[in-house]
Amino acid sequence: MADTQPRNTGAYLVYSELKRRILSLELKPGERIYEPAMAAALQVSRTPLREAIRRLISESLLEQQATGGVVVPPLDEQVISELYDVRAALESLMAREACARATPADIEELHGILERNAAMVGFAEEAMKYGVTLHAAIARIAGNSWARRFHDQISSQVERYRHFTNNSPDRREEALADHRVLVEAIASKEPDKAAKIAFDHVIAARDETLRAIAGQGLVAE
Amino acid sequence: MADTQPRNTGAYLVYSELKRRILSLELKPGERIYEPAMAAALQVSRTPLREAIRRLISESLLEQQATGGVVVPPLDEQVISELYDVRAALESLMAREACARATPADIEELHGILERNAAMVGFAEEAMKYGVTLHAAIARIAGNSWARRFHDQISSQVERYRHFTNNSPDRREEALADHRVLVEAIASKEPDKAAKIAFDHVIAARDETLRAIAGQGLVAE
DNA sequence: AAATGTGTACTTGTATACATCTATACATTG
DNA sequence: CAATGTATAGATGTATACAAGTACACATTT
Repeated sequence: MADTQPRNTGAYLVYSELKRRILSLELKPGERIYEPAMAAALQVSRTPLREAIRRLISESLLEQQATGGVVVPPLDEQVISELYDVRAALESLMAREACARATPADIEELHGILERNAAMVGFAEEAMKYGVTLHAAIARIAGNSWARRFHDQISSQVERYRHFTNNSPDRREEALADHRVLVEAIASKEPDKAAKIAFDHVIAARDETLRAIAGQGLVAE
Repeated sequence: MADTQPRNTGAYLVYSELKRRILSLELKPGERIYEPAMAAALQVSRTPLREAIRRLISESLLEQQATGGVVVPPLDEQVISELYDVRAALESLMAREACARATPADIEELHGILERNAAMVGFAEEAMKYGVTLHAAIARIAGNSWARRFHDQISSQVERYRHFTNNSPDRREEALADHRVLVEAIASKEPDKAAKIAFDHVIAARDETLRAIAGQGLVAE
């Protein structure tokens, strides 16, 4: 995620594979990683495996214990709330900056995504996909690489919690409405308004997610 | 920076030393790092050195080239502007959250820091130190570990540019005034106001820094 | 029986050896 | 002479061997 140009090295493949397993919860929260066993399972030596592990640690997708072991970080309601708050701040900033930089072509693109988003509001997976696409487009337009980078890290973290959330049709309609007014604010170059809409939009998503999790409970550690 | 508990390993020492050299510009922007030479200079093998390098890469304190080499990232006016913008978003969020969580004792602490800040407004180094202390206290009170973490990373990045900035007495007075109203907003639990003050405060610092750099120019790459 | 010591199995951390890849200089060719 | 091919020195990437540290079980002692 930090590399702009992912190189074709073994360590990178191991990193990708481990990341995939962590985000899919195939590697369970709380589970410990033993280097010799994992290296054997992935058919590489400990050297590239360690490199991948260290990188995942610095992205907080793995956790180094004080004693020396490495574990998959447990899930935590407090943390998911923090993640959404930071995401709100970042998307708010990007919406603000998109106002200053959006070209007519950019705004046309946003409207296009919005239409497809609207068409797919009946389908959970597709609607979600276009929501992500919209945010990605705004991030690109905003052109702040550090904001994007942090946003990507947050998204990875949140991914682990997505398995516990069920976005309702009502919520999707709400989100679509938010997206409409957000794009409108960007199109009419109202940075303060765009920033506030983006912020509140993410906070709403946070509260929805917290409700869903509170109902279900997180996995035992 | 990602490790909560820095362990006493050789790789960590190398990481710290390299980070210090990068932030102090002892390692010059654009300079390439050769593993064998650096390992010999630091009297360790390439293994812990590589671990340190990889970690610095994922913090963007080093840069992996597509071809395979590693260099100290060049300084860039565009980037410093982005960094301040993200910092503004994060400090704004933390100010907002501090409103919700600050206890009377916390507010007393903030006032104490403010007083010492005021007393030192005549001295560049000391005033800066209390400014940092104030922000750190707010970050602690806000209690959002991800916001803090990203904020720390941003601060490290900005550190490399600080060598080119000269904060004037006027600017210090302005900053102190901003800090006063910020603490006041937190004390009276006005999240929107606190968030806006923090945001604008950092944006002002950004513009001041950009002016200073524009006057001086960044090092050649 | 509880607490403490101790040994052993096993894990992590580091060094070194080896393989692969990159860049530069030089030769060759059009 | 420009452009391309090639050889070679040196870098990065990976595997393996070794050292140091940790945890768990079991024995010993009070």
